[in-house]
Amino acid sequence: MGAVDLSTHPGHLARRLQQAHSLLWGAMVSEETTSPQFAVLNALVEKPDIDQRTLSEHVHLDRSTIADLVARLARRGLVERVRDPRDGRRNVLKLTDDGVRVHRKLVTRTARMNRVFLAPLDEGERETLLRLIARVADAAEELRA
Amino acid sequence: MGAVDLSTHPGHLARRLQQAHSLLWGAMVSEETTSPQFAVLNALVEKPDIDQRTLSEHVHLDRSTIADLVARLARRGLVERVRDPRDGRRNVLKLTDDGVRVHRKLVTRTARMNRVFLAPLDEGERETLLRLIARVADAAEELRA
DNA sequence: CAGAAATAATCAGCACACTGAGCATCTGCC
DNA sequence: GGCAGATGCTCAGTGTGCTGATTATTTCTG
Repeated sequence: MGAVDLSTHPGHLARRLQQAHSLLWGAMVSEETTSPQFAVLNALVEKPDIDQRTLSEHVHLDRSTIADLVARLARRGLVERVRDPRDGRRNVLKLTDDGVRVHRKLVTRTARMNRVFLAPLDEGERETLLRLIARVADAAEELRA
Repeated sequence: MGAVDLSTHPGHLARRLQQAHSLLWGAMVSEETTSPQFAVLNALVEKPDIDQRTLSEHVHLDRSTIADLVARLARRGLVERVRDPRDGRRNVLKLTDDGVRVHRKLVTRTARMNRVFLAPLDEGERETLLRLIARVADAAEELRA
């Protein structure tokens, strides 16, 4: 039984894709704010005053991971985390003015970065890639539930 | 400036894809041996007696990451790490019998898992997805060099 | 109203993945 | 032979991401 060709393994390719992306992100978007952090800021622009659990569903991240991540954003003053007076279990989250500013700046840069990242593909291929990944990811996340 | 639709962001999708994959991996392939670890075992089946740097190029992982990862595999007795007597800087890597056994077992299971993972796509779409990811990842890794 | 169940967050522990710094070793040039 | 640069590895530090256990709070039920 010999070795296998990893270039036909979606998991290995997904890891490489993610890795390559985060490297380019560091170079073209921000060294301080990571891509998952941007996802959180973006979710809070869309839906302010949600708790960490709701947030975690929105960005498809674990509750523990969200806690760490939000703590880092709060330390940097981009997010405000307040205990809900009506329900003492929940942390209500909100962007600060700084958080809004950072998000705004990164929106432009991520758009630029995505163009570079997907430059090897033509318009049709880009759409196909995004659609296929989403289908597989959606289905696998379903499996979990 | 409002929020952005993350489902059109390849980085976010890549992370979700990778996440979904590693979850399914834990359920269907192995809880002890992770997907990157399997990639390392597989590379050593193909090319024994290489050093960590060469290995890191093969599986597209950082030198530091490889060091950690190989240390874990060595601790579990799957890999042997010997200082090269001809070049005292290099660690020469080799699978143990246990390592070969584990690799063999996982080859079958990963094949099964990949079928489940890609089940939402038809045969043509599967090929397209893998090919497109590889093109983007290759190009981005080029950019780095 | 009291106890049980459900829910939200936190914490410890592990793996992956990077950067940047440092150390040992080897190679090439003088 | 000796020094400079290149090379391979390790280490410290940080961030992402998970599981499983614990804690606090709320809600449901008898």
